Amino acid sequence: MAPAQIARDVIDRLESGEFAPGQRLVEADLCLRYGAGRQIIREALQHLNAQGIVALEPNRGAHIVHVSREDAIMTLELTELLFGLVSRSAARRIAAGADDSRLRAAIQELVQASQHEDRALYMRARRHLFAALSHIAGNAELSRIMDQVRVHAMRAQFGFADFRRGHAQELAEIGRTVIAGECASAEERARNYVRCISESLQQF
Amino acid sequence: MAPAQIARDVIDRLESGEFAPGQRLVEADLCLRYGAGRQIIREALQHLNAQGIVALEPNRGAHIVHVSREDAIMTLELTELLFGLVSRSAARRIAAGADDSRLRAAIQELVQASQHEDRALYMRARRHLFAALSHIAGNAELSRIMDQVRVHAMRAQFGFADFRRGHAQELAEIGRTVIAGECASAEERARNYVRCISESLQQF
DNA sequence: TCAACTCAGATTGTCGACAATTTGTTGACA
DNA sequence: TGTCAACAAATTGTCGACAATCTGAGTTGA
Repeated sequence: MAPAQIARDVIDRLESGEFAPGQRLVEADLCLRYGAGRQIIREALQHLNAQGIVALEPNRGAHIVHVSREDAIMTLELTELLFGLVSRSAARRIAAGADDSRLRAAIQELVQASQHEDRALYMRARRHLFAALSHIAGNAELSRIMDQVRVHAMRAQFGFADFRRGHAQELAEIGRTVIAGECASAEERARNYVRCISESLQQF
Repeated sequence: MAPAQIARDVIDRLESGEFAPGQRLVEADLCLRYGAGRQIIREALQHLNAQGIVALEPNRGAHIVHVSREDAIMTLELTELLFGLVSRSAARRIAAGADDSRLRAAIQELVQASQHEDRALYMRARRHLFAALSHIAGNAELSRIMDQVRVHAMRAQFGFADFRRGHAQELAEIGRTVIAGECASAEERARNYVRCISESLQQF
């Protein structure tokens, strides 16, 4: 199993609640779990560290970082900005003739997923939509940062709230606005979408 | 020498022109250069890879990524958003009573540095100012992303243009606005500052 | 009782060696 | 001459072993 896959799996387990914040990740344990050498595990841990998901203290190993309430709020602010930027950029590129097939496919997948009550399915479809937008926006740097922030937004219960409030329609609509190439509108809708979820989260 | 330091040094050499985009980074060479084992070098390379500075192809090694004109423009857009967010957040925290000593020190350092004609000195002072703002904003995630984007902004010649246009005064003024706790004003000034430099860059 | 010390156990950090992969070159053959 | 297989060189990928460091339990002495 490759380091990136292991990192991905750790994130999944974190989102599913199998790994808890503060929990230590001991290299030897992970070696057994994934049947990999320590080298591999170390690379995976560094990958996670670079994303800010685990903290790596010298000679003391790795542990999953806590997410405070304030962290969550700021992550959502960040998400609002970035999702807005990505949507606007993607719309601009499509208006300039970029390929939109991947985005169309992602929208369809999302609509289908929203008809079932399967959270995992919905989450994956949503991830694909974001990936398609990042891809069309066409900037590797932005894509990377979006990826990182998305994981943190998930940890702030963003995805859960989104699923419960049934925002799939709005998300699909944002995708269609991007396809239509309406930059300003796409950005505004995207930001508003994040803001709604953010507010519903802050009610707790 | 620790992996993080090596990564930092590579970035410095990249900014100084000693390393060029597209250049391959062979592990054995770096081992000799830094007198470190391959393990260490590998970690440094992964660190750089996580920041999007080098690309890491399986079995084919690492090379420094190119920055296209479009990449640069989008990075500057991203910088504008993030610098605005950081400034606003920091101002809000200071208005709520957070410690501003580090920011004051950074401003003073910047003012002093701007009186000499030393680019390296100015760059460092500027980095400290950004670090102080990120620190006061108080979100580790945001700090990390700011760091990453700042390096990319540098590669887009941002720092160079800043130095040449003598924007130190404006930067210091932004810092003072943050200390005054004026959220909206701080954000607007910060974004405007990035926009100015971005425009002067796009004239080429 | 409690602070300081010692020492085993657990864990991470680093090195050297070898396996796997890619790349460039040589030479045979149509 | 051009193509292709085989080989050699360079480079990266992975493993095992040992060194360095941290943690906590037990011990000693005031």
